[in-house]
Amino acid sequence: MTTEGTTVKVEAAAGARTTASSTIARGAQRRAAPTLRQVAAAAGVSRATASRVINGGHLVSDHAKQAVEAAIAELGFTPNPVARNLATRRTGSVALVVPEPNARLLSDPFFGSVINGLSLSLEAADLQMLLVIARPGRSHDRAVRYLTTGQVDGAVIASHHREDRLNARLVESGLPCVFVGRPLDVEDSHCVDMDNVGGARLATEYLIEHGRRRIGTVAGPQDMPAGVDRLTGWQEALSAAGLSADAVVHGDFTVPGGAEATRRLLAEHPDLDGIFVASDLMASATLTEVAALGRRVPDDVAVFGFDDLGVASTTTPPLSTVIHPVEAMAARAGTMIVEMLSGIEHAAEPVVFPARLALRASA
Amino acid sequence: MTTEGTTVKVEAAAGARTTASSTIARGAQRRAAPTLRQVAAAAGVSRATASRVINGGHLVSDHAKQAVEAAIAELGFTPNPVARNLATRRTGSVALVVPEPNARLLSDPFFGSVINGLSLSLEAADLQMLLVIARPGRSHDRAVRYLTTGQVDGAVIASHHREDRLNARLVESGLPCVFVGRPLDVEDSHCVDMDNVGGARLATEYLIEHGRRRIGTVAGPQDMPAGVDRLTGWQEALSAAGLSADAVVHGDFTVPGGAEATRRLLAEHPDLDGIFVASDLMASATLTEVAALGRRVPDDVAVFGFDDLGVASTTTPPLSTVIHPVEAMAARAGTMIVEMLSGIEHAAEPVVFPARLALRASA
DNA sequence: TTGTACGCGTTATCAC
DNA sequence: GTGATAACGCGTACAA
Repeated sequence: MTTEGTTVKVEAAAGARTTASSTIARGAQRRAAPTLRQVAAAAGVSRATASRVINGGHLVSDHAKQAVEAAIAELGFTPNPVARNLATRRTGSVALVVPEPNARLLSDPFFGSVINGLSLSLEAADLQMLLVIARPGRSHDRAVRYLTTGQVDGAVIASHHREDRLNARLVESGLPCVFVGRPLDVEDSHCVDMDNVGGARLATEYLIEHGRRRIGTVAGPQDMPAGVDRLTGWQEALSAAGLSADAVVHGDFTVPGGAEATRRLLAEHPDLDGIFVASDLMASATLTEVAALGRRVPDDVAVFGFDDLGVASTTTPPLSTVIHPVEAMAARAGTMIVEMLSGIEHAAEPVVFPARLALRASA
Repeated sequence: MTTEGTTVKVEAAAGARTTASSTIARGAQRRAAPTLRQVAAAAGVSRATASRVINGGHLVSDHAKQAVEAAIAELGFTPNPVARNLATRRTGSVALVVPEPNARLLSDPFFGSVINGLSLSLEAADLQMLLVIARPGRSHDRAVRYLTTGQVDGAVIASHHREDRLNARLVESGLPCVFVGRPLDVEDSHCVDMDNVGGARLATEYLIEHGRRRIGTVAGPQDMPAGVDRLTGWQEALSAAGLSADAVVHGDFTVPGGAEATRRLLAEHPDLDGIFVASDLMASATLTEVAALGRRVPDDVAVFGFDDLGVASTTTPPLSTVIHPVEAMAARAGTMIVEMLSGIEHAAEPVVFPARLALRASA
């Protein structure tokens, strides 16, 4: 064990510092930003006082306050967030983590809504939103390192499947985390979700009430909670009505996947008069496939979608669908993380948004 | 002017530090991460030596090196990036700035490709990509502050229109910036673009060579360089062929906008036998509108799009289009910023990718 | 109300 | 090779 010894440190006034050798030739000439020390010197006060003025201005005389503010304006001073972060351990930024092979980012309206909703509540709290994409592999590890080493105050995770323990690793690190959509691999997580089971049940019940008797489903991937829950709701409604729930195929929540799944479903069960599709993206493909078989929607086959994030209203015919209030959910996730950062204790139990239907022409 | 005086500072060894009062009750209990000092103490060396081991391990004896590495492993030490950032003025992260009303993020494949391309080259340089969305307003200012205060090493900006001086402000701050697509409001910027004029000319020439004589265009917004250039190319080709270039309408690069623009175009110029559309998103709407009028593509009207970012191959009929090599461009922008960060001097002149056609069934 | 002194965790520059 | 120590720029007990 080594004791490093004793050092004598002299704090010099700003003007006295010899910064002669600071001709660093690295890229663009960014002239050194003014520091708090320079502000203090210019205002004729100590750094502590200058600092107080910046952080609220309490406990400071009007005289000193004005002197400091003048100096700040004159020098064009901006606090260095990195130094401030080191001292306070807060960054003023929150990450939106999207653990997806990023091809999906472009095609799925889900993420757009998450971004919209989250920025809403983060902006209100004056927090910077940082979108971090974590694909499996190196990108994944670097993202975890970035997120768990104090570069952000918290994270909102728009995850769906178990991503080689990304979710768990983030939570275990102690980083304040909120999930949009219930994660599969984290136990007591703070999350905001919608009632997927209830939504699917509602949609299926609607089909039943309107005379459909042979109702199939294009379900989602069963490694995603939404996929599981929406299938469950469909089954519950059918069994409650004493109808058979044997017409099931699985898609992957994409348009081509939905098309392929729908073809399988209709080939195996040509007698269907109603289809509940677990996402609008897939349902839009279902509409196309049904039409390609010369059958009419909704007259011959009623189609019910899920999500209502934009596509549903642009299909022909427009899709009846279950509303997935993603933007509101993300906004709630935002306020939730803001509260957590404010030290408000939060029970780690899901916030669940109720399901509602948007009725259009397809069912 | 105040001299702050003289302070005497004693550096104690790691073990001797009294951290008794560090029971901060803020949110989740994140146990303090081990510091370099603890590693050094555990390894029986100075911080300087421990630091050397971490940063390359040069100029260190094997003995010391192994001791430090053992200590690191045992304590689970991870360097604090914030402290490192403060000392080195480098963060290891690069921002992808998207100055858009974020509704577009979800519908435009352009951004997905930018993300893909950029992460490619940033990952290769082990840099963390941070997506920053800067909408006009408060979000805008906060983003500028975030980007210009040392929280990122550089920025790649996927901008299109003049965004109340966002581009200029970033460049003026001295932050290394690379633009994907030539910016309108910055003079000598580092940017990577494609030959939009040439692409539009190529497409129009193709239509002419294949017998079209009345060729209109659905142009893009004229406050965007791509919109301007693609219109120019169309005009150039027509005037070179001695054909009239009077059938022009303007869309906004979205599907509904393209539909509306196409309707106007066809209403004003019912005699068109060819249409050059400045983006595939709009062109897909053009296909629909032409079909709605009972005219056949390409027999009655040939349609040529621009971008080839996914939609073109899924329309009916598939679109002939100009290839916009966005992913390659973004990758190049990435290597460019990496080089700038490495201190390699870069002439601030545009890198321009040549235009190529993707021929399908619509023309 | 103000200033002093110390701490945040690293890197970098020196002497040895 | 190695260790002491001065930055990096700021927040904040504590004492006055």
